Amino acid sequence: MKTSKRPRAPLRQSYHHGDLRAALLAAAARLLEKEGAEAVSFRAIAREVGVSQTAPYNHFESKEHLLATVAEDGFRSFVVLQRAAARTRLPRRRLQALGRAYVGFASAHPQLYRLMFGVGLADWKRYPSLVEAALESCIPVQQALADLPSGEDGSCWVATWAMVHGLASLLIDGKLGPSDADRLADRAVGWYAALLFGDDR
Amino acid sequence: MKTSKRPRAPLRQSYHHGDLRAALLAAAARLLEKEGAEAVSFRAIAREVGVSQTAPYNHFESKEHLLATVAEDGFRSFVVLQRAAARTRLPRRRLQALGRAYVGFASAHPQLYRLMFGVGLADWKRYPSLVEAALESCIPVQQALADLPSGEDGSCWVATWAMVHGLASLLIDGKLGPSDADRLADRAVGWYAALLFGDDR
DNA sequence: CTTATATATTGACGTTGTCAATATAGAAGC
DNA sequence: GCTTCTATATTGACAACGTCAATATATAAG
Repeated sequence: MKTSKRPRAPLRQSYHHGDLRAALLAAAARLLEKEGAEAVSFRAIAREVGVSQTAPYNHFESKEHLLATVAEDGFRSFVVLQRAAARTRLPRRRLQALGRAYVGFASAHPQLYRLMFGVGLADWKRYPSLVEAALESCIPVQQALADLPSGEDGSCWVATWAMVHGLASLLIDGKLGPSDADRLADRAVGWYAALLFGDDR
Repeated sequence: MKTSKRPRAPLRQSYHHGDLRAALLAAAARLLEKEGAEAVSFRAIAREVGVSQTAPYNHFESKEHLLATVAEDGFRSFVVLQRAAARTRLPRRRLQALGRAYVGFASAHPQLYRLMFGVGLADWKRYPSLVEAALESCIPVQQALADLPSGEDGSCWVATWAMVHGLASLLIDGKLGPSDADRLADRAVGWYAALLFGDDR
């Protein structure tokens, strides 16, 4: 019988390779961030781990499925950062902290961010756990906006998300100039936060 | 000689196409918008035009060069729309019109917009005419912001561009819900424009 | 031990971007 | 007219890609 310690574990994860599934995800994430999105091929991932080109098909039905899982893991670590930033006391600083955490995550993991928030996954709606993780990661910002003195409606949330997402995208896509990008971005976030509160500085 | 053989009847009468370069650009733009970015292959473009797979290499040194030219053409038609919107009299309405034209262009040509403002071109700086066209397309918004009563600095321009670009990206990448996307976007732009002017509604 | 099953490999197919060599058409020079 | 030159187009090939089918193997179950 199986060990009662593991409540689930209907699938033994240790076999030829040991834990190929986790190794594939780690290799994919590493390749994605280091070599760029174009270099992430199913075969390259398998090569990196040291298995044959079709071994991953025992764990992921397609390349997109693997990438969707990488993105899902990305959301899970992203939401941790967002929750940490949301613990800031003052509402204004809280929103600033959330924005900085958002842009900071994108700057730290540009390829992963693109995979999560871009069009890397053609039909990401086919992966429910990915959708769930993505929606969950939006909660802190939505909550912070709802806590504002002047309760805003949905358009405020959309505008805020658009502002931060656009800033992150422009930054990591190299559209904002070489050196002063971060400084400018920080000022833009601050300026926007000030706008939200109606006062300046 | 070859008359007896005739291995393969060419799809057109003359050996030389005439204006292959323009035909390739048109086919690429059509394929891009209709079939999606993933379906745009060098060979598919050639197939669409009716030439062999390597014929395009006489006009574009690589697939990326062709796509960069498509993007450049995109900027040239985009800037026309921006200039038209910039002719709006009242500064506030002018900024709104620019924002609507921006988001409208992205909604009308999502794949082209992604190619222009996203990471479709890995090293777009290698194509000077593309860079020039891209920079030129930013002038109307920058001008409109400079004409605001409260002259803002660079961070305001960045924040504005980020807001509009983020909105467009979220829209065309399907992150904003199915139906009410456009309405929400319009309200967000208006809300943002109101913020810029310090008055509401 | 035998069997069953989950996992991994080999080999193949059609696709892609791109290169090298070759063929053709139309213009320039005689 | 003919020849030659050059721009353009074609064929064929190569490695790499995603994915499928058939096969092998190592552990778990009986």
